[in-house]
Amino acid sequence: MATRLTIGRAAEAAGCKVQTIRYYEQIGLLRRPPRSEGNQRLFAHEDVRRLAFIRHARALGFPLQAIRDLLSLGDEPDQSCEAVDAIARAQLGDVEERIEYLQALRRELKRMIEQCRGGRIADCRVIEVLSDHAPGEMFDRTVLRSGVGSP
Amino acid sequence: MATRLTIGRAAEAAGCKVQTIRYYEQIGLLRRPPRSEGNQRLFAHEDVRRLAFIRHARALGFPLQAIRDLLSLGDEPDQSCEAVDAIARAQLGDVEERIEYLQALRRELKRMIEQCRGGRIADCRVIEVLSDHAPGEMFDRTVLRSGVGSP
DNA sequence: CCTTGAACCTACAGCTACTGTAGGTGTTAG
DNA sequence: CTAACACCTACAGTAGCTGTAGGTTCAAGG
Repeated sequence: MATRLTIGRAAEAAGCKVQTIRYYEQIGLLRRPPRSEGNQRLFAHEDVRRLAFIRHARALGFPLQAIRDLLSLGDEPDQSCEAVDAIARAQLGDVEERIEYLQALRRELKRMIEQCRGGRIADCRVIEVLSDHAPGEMFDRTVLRSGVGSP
Repeated sequence: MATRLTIGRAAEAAGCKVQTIRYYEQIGLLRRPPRSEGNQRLFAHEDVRRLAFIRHARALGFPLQAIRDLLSLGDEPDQSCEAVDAIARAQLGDVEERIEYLQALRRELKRMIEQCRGGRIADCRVIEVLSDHAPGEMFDRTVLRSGVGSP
């Protein structure tokens, strides 16, 4: 028993890169696993589950800080799950805000593109709009910070 | 004539931070403006227009490389605006992809949150879903790279 | 003329969440 | 035994800025 995986296997199991695991360890999101005699990390099943949790949460767009909070809440199974819900709702709110922001961008971009009927750059509406059109308040906010994904 | 603005005024006029202007200069997006005797940058109206162009394009989510391309295209007013259009359409495509991705996230998050009916963390669906649910292929792609906005 | 405070200067560190590289060591199959 | 591959550390780089430290310059008031 007590099958332990090297970092490559763990990465495969959790669907992430080897370096990502080392990174999570470095920032304290994963514990430092025991090492083999030759100094190689050996991950227990529990570590891999934690890693998978992190990856799933990341895939849903949760920032690492939120995941940190979720993980520590997960360690207190008898507490109310109110705080967990709050984090998830915050994430949902964030996603919805980004969607609205991007939809506004899409409208603007479409309008701009549709107005361009080809021809010379001097007459191009795209360039013109970018040169002259003051973007509305809408675009001044920092709604869309960053995304998610594993390149 | 030839009113020239200090960096603070230019930033105000273009709606960005002073450091942002210096950054754009550093990466070669803005020319290095002439300096006063006391070594302070003096921006011409033309520089401010270029800066505003950049800010508008950023507000629409164009990455700096695309803006670089747009700017150099803008310097050739007799060329066809096909390339300009292509950049704008690429940006639109990118925005649309992000929207779809975020809408998928939203569905997942909503589902997860709705299933949670309060109670103890041990029974929390949110934690459970994150622990056990393997995210579909959909979330493995790098669709949403980064956003836009001026914090 | 002198001072004060704001605005400017350079250079560099920091943010998110990784990813990639260099240069070296461990492990395993043939 | 050796080749190939996985692993190790440490650090640099990505995008697009933002913030800080430590020092000048400038304009206005006394």
